[in-house]
Amino acid sequence: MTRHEMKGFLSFLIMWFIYKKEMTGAEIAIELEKRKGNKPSPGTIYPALKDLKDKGLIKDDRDKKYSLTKKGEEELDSHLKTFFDTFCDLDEMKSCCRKK
Amino acid sequence: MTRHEMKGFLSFLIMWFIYKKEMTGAEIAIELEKRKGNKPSPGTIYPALKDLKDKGLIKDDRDKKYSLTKKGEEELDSHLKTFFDTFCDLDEMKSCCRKK
DNA sequence: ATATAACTATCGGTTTTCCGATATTAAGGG
DNA sequence: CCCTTAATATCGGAAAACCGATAGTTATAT
Repeated sequence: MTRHEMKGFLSFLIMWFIYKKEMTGAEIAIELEKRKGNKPSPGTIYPALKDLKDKGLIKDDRDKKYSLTKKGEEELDSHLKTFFDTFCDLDEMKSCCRKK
Repeated sequence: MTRHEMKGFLSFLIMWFIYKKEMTGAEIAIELEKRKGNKPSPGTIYPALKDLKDKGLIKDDRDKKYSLTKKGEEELDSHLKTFFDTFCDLDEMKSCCRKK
């Protein structure tokens, strides 16, 4: 089956993942593979994590488990709002998808 | 309120729009502004339309109203599947968003 | 018919986003 | 302790995505 890139949501997804449960970089990569079908390369995942950390949106403990900072939670919330505004007709999209 | 780019979904959204209802470039720009908060420039919207047309995914009539081709419908369906696989926990995301 | 405005189109270039290659560090087994 | 493997990190660069500026086209009103 064809897979589509749909770039631009990597940071958003990472933040969403570790909001739900603190994760290491490797665990994040596995979760992305499950959903998107292809595993992101280390050169994708770790710079993304570094960037989020530099922005103060995520933090890591000794075991390299990442979690959101307070600022990160606010940012995620803001992202979610934009997301659901942009895809305001998700139900319609979903039913359309199932029909075929 | 902060708006986030979330790049990479322009073509997807355009195809979704004109699947629901045939639209001109200007109408598509207005719909994008409604959802995302900022109106894409002509330099964004028309090259995107040209690209989709060159790929045989959309077609236009005399009035420049765009609609999906058969191939475009298949492509949209495939995109939708990828989308809902990637965002497989939309309900959770939505309830999280509302909580705050 | 002509002026004005709105829409469409194209180009070059900038930014964003991602990845391959490579290096470094940490973990586990013998 | 050393070897192997896995995880993490960094860099340069490639590709994708987008936009500003500009120009051409069409529509509308007077």
